[in-house]
Amino acid sequence: MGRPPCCDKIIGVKKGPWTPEEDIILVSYIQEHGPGNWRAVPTNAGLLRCSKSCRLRWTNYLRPGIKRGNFTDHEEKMIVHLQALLGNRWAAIASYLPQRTDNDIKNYWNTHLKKKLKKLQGHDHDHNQNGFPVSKSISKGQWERRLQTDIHMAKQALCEALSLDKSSKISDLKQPSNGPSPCTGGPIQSSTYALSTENIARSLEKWMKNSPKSSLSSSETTRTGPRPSEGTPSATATARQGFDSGLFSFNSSKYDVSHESLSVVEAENFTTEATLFQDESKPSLEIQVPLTLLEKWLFDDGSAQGQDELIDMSLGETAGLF
DNA sequence: AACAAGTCCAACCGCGCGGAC
DNA sequence: GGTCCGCGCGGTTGGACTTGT
Repeated sequence: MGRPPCCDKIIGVKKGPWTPEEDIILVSYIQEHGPGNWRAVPTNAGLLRCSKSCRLRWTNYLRPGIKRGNFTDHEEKMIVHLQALLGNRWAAIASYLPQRTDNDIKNYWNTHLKKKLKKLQGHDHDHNQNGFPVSKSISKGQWERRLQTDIHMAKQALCEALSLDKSSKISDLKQPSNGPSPCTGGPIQSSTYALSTENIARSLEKWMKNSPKSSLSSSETTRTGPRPSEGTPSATATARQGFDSGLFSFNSSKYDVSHESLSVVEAENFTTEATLFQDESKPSLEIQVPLTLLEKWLFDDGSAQGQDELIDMSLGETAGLF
């Protein structure tokens, strides 16, 4: 049996920006069946998209718990440090910033941080004012660091294979408080379904802005207010109304996605749709677990330690592996 | 106001990995 | 052991938006 054609060769597969309708269909489907088995998602959900596109849309945009908007100084520092440590392994970096997607981090790096570091490199040959290592040293030790990371990951995989008990301890130690396991590399399913509605609302807002005469006709049923350009309540709010009163039984507008994270109390307010996702979720964002050396170092805003120290630390961990 | 250049980001593309058979 | 297949990752692109002239 031959390999089926890649999705991009299948006739009838839609490409380009997702419409709010498609978003809703996808979220509804995943709400019901959970993420995974992406191959079956487009056909089962009735979407004219390839499985890859569905997965990407979900992981990069619709997945609950995604924080959007400007990166904080702290996040920025973490990205720079982690990039120095891990190289362009955005998924690994994203695991330390669970509210950000690898795509977001990658984009932010390429559009902001790369330039910033380059600029700073001109001023300081060793470290910039924030203590960021300069890219010169990044490229120099990149392979070594990558190797260290690989060893580290291999160690974890081995530990898991050898002893469940031990692995859980390692996971507790090594994992960020709410990040995915580096062993599994799975996406973060933290937070709640509520945030998906925020994401769709954003999508709808953008969609309405971009294509006022577009195929929204079918979603007119959910849109109860005038367009944002008409100087009335934002499409986000409008969309929320639709979601709140229709598909989704809770008031998502209560939850401000601009916040660093949702509090436990807020999380408890979510209804069945939310808990559906929480079941498959990693622990709440607010749950704190002991930080590793790396994490402590990363979270230390005043940290201006050099990269060599980080490598030493990493090597130290590696040395104790076997 | 009009145009050009720069910026941003969602989405696409191709590759590699690992499990299933 | 080889092949198929699903999935995840990193790099890249295209188009909308913003800023500068």
